[in-house]
Amino acid sequence: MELHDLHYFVAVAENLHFGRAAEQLHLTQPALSRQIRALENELEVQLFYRTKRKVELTIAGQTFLEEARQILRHAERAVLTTRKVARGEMGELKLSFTASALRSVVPQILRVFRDRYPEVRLTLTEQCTCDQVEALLARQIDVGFLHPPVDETLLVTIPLRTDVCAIALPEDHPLVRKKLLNLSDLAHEPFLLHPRQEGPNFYDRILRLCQEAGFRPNVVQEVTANQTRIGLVAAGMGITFIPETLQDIGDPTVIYRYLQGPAPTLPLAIARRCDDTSPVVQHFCKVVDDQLKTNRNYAPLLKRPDPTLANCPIEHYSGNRKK
Amino acid sequence: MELHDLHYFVAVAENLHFGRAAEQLHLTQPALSRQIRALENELEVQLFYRTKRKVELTIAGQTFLEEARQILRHAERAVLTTRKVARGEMGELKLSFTASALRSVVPQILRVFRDRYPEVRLTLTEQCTCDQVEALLARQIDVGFLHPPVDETLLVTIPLRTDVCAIALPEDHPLVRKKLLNLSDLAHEPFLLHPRQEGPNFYDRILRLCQEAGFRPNVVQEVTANQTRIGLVAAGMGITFIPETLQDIGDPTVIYRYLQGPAPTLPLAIARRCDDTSPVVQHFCKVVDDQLKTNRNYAPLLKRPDPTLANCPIEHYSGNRKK
DNA sequence: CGTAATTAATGCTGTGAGGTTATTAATCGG
DNA sequence: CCGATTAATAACCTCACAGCATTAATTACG
Repeated sequence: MELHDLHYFVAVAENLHFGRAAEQLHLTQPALSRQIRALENELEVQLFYRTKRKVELTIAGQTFLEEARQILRHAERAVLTTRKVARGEMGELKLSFTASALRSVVPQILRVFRDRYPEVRLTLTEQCTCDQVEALLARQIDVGFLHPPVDETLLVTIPLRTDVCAIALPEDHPLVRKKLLNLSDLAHEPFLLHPRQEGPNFYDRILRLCQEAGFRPNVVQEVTANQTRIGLVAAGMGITFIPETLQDIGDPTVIYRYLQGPAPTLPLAIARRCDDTSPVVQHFCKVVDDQLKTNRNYAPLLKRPDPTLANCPIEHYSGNRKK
Repeated sequence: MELHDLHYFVAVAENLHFGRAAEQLHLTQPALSRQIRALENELEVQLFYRTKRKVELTIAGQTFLEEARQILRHAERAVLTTRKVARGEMGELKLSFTASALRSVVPQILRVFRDRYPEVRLTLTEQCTCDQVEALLARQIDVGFLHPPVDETLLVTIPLRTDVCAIALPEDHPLVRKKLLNLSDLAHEPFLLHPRQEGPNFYDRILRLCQEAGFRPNVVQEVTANQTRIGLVAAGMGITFIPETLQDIGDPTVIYRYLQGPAPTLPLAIARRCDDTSPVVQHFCKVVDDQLKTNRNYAPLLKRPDPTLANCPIEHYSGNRKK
């Protein structure tokens, strides 16, 4: 049994007339008669009652008609789907982003991508840089918004933008009176930092800058969430660095001051496997690139949660951390 | 694209090795290579990455593999289903029965049939004889349990059994003291009869018997449901005829007395279209025939509702009645 | 009732899709 | 660098299936 047999059968079943069906199929009537006969022999089932003048479907023929139509539809659909997948217009894209990426460029990019490729199913995960690298290598995700540099020959990164960080101070802190701070001003302050294991680049950058300013920072606590760190600053537990983009979240009593001279920066990039041939990933990178060209500074700060993102379930991935 | 192409593709995709796949398919490797290439050309999609040493599925290939498997499974299933339908082991059987048939032979027959042909979906309807004849002709049902004779050349009936009817009397009725009644005893009694339009055979039989006994019965009310008529008898509204099979339903204060001499009888038969070729209907008639031979008197009276029937939705058909 | 029209089945013939065998080319392991 | 492995290519072959001509049966109609 082949698909063309099903086509033939459906044509005869719909016309109940071998001649007209044959015409429809661009075929001669004897050929069609013989094919249908052969099909019946193969199935060991009589599909038609035929007299010399009339053709009728048997009960089994009616059932087979339904099935044949379904199979043919399924086959057509399969071809179209496969073509779309090959063109990257359909499929799946698993991506991760850091908390701060989610607050800056991610929503705008996702909006454009979903608009351009509505049949690509997106799976979104919030993950720190290190976990993203692991997940990329383990093929658990395809693209990551993370903070470079990433030292992995199997991955490539494309830089997007760089955020400068400011110092977050409680409103009653004496340093608030200065407009611009020197890093040495902070020598004796208690520091709240993002955990080193989640972002060693950023952490080490700060340590290096402090060392150059002649002191070793007193890290009283390591806290992941920016919002929580801001809260602790407001509570007077210490000071911290917050990227520009995130200053509008958190506590209104916290005051931000910039550093004179070199400051900790938080570069943002997308990363993917360099051997990844997925057309979906390529399209995604293209969208990112387009956005990069269109909007030099990238999406403006978002003053409130983006409604587009409301529909994207954000899974809080708890994979294995770097030891 | 044909089904054998899908078979070939699945074999290659599962082995990721043209040689082994070809062996599995009882085919030589060059033939397979060319077929897969042709399939890719037809789909306009690359399904495999191949080097001289290695074969890998592309993303599109992975999707197509899933689809191909589904289509092949669907095709196999379709063949099996069609064969079963042709053999009458699968399909649909729409049948109707009168209320009194439901209380006698129907449950036992259905139990045997469902046991023997579990994949035949049964549709059950309670309908009076006239409606069943209409429904049979209109192809709304395939088989009916009804009360013959049926005068329709397009239908055939097979008699099953004949119930004798007894007179139902309220317990305080003077005739209760007689063990056997003569029809003439009832000359001045108020009669409750089953509506003529729903069963003219039975109705006319009673009228004829009364006429022969020298009177014309005083029909005070026509009531369909046997149970309701028994209830009205208990309430002293009149007397009625009830088939033996149904005496155990209804009111315990109602007393039954048989007639001396000819009494109204209620013959039961199955009816079907005489041109009906459905193997399912043939099997059903065979089951009925077997039961008829096994059990001369047919299923014994059922003292309580049959649990088998609990699962069969009984639709109360309200088709057009005979005018 | 006989004849023409309709329509499915049958016999014969030819062709191309798809099979085979032999060979080549590229890659990998030792 | 050589032999083993494996996919692609070339050349040839054959059978499934198409077409054409014809037959057989049924229906419609004068």
